[in-house]
Amino acid sequence: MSTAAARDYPGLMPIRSPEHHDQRRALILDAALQCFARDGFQGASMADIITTAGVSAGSVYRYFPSKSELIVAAAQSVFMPVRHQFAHFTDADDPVRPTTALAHVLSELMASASAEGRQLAPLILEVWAEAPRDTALREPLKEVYGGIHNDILTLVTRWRDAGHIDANTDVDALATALFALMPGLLVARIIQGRGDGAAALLAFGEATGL
Amino acid sequence: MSTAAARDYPGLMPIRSPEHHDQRRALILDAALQCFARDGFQGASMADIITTAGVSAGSVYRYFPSKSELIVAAAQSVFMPVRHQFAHFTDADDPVRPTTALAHVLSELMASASAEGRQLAPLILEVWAEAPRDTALREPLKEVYGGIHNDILTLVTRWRDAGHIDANTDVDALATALFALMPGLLVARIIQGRGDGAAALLAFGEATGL
Amino acid sequence: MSTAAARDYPGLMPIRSPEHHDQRRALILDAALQCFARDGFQGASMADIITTAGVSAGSVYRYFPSKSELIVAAAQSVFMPVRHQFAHFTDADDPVRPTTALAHVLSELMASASAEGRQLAPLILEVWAEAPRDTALREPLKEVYGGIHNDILTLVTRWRDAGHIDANTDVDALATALFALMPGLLVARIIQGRGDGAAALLAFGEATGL
Amino acid sequence: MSTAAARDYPGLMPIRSPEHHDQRRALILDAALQCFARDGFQGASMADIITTAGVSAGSVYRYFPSKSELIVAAAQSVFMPVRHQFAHFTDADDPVRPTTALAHVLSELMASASAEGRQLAPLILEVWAEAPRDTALREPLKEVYGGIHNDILTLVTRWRDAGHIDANTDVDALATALFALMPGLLVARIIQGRGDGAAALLAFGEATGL
DNA sequence: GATGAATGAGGTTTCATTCAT
DNA sequence: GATGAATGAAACCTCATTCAT
Repeated sequence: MSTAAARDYPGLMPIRSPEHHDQRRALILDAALQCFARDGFQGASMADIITTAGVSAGSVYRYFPSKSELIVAAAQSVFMPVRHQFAHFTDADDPVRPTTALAHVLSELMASASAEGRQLAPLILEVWAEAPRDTALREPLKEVYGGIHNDILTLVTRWRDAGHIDANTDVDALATALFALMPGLLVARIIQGRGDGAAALLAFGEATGL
Repeated sequence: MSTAAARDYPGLMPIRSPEHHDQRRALILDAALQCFARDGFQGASMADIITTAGVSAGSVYRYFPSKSELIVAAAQSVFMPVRHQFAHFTDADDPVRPTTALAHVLSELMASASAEGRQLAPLILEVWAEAPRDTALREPLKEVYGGIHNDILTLVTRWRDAGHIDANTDVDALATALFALMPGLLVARIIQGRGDGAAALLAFGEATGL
Repeated sequence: MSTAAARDYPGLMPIRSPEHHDQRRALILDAALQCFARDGFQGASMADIITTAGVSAGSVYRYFPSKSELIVAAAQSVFMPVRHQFAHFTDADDPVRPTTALAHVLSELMASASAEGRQLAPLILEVWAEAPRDTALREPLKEVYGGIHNDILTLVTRWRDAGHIDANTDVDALATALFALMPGLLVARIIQGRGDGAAALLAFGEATGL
Repeated sequence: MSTAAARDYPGLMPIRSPEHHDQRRALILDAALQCFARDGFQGASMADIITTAGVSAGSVYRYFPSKSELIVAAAQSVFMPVRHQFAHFTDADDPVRPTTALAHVLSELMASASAEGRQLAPLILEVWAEAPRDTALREPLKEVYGGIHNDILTLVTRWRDAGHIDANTDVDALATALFALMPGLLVARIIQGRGDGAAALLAFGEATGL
């Protein structure tokens, strides 16, 4: 079989090159992301993914030894980028209004999840649902979320130190709550169709001084 | 067959009474809740549920015509009670500090999800993940969440009218953000093991005046 | 439950009387005939029959010890009457034109199979299909068909003795062929929708002198 | 697994060749024919067929997407060949005695149905019984039977035009009756064990001039 | 006699995975 | 490296039958 998806990767490069390997892996992972987002980790069958990728069953298993590992790879490609979105704000030295930072990150994430006609946002819900059952998902996810919490904590601490909020504030609890806004607004968007979480974040920042 | 689970419902009730019917349905639904919470909607097999309930396959299908409908019933029994938790606060006339109300509701939910040795909290993650694919889940969920949003909006409006926050505040955005805290804190607890969301809520209320 | 079907048999008579027993049995058998004709012996479920009859599962099993016996009873009620249709012609002493007799019988059968809005004709196809596998069906059916063959043989012999056909004719082969016309025309009617087998029979008699 | 049945098809053929595909399909269809003939379309389980064919469940579903389609394929392989048997006689220009043609066709069909130790004749009874419920069976069957009717009509018309029967004969009714003889004689053979339908046909031809 | 809740074996079909080509 | 035919365990669900009420 030779589908449109496969033809997008025309094999112009030697079949043994690392580039070819990476391209093929990306092709399969991309197909998996689409299928998982549409049907869930359990609901998507390997056959779906194989067909979507336009490759053979054997190929998929050459790049990913099992469905579980494909799930892990797909999940990581969803939640790993989130962390990098915060680097921009914590690397800078100027204190940034935390809600503004969160609003930017949220917008970026929403945009990239909907890029190229794909609807990957529901995938994060899949990841949350699967994580409690799957250590290979839970541990890296926990680590990433721990890192994000620290990033937000840094933002809040700087904001406090800059004098925008009371010096006695429990910054850790505040970071926890601010972090919680992001999954919460994602749920609101996906389940309720409540449009722009970023707008709510900004209004919220106005009202609370955060 | 007569398993331990079945013996917990000793059949003291005539087999034709409505009470017997309700008991049996509850027995099966309870088994389903446990299995779904542990293995996910797709991951739990009907055989698991049947064994856990200690009944026959035929019995399950007498009370629930398909796995889909069992999923819907299980999901509803998870998210329907949430709504009622807010009644206590919106029925009262005195203005209540919104974060306090949320903290109470969150505590209640966490407690009831962990009652009797069961760990049902992850089920809500399943519901979120499944809802985008399943209209029978999405529609009632959306309605319940819409109702909760209104409840929170009522709390926030009263709080504003009582003069605790600025009169020009965008209360709808505030309600959206406050609502978002609850799913977010649930995720933080389940994924990160971050203990008490209620504590963060209260600290957050202190810091923001909400 | 109390369906329309059940209400047609209002139980005005004592519940232990033989009439009550026969009525109840007939009610169930009638429901079975409809279900079998529509869905086949294997395709119709006992639940279908129970619902159609408007009685309980236990009742059906009081009157028919198993589905097999219900099938046998239904089959017999289909093919037993055929035999009696021939009595009219073989009892009479005058020679009858065989094709005329067959046409009359065929018309009667078609009419009774379609009486009261029921379409029972396909049931005979079920009986043929099931007979090779079910001795309880095959033996009585074989006997009835043997009897009919003899009836037709009698008709043909009288017709020959009356001088309408050649004296040296192989009457047994002729009887076999004439008998064959009836299942054949039934098949033509049910499968091809070819209307009136009786008309073809009469035209055929005209052409062949039979 | 490697059963006797599987070893009869020794896989000398590359596993990817069209011949291999056809062989495998034929192996499965052949097993299905045996099981359906023995137990009926509903009575034969997929497990029976799988075991008889000596393949895995998955293999059957690679070649036939469902039991229904396997039934259709089995049915067609039973009634499609009948049509071709008539070509020999209608292609020739010489008028043929219709009963002789029918006798030849009947003999051929009986012989091929009993070839290689298989008893497939009862399958046609299954097809008749199933056709009223299954459009995928009824429509092609109706078409084939319509074609056969036309073939017989051609034979009869030629026979009339050759002066062997009266010029005013209703040839369509005659064709209907002659066609009916074939299903009828098949029923007589299967149900009553009445041996050679061909002999009855020939004697019948002698007696009637057809 | 009548009821219908309960049973559990067995039905059809899917699916992750392997391995000869 | 790539392919896709084959596997068989396990999934969901049905159904004839029983028996306490």
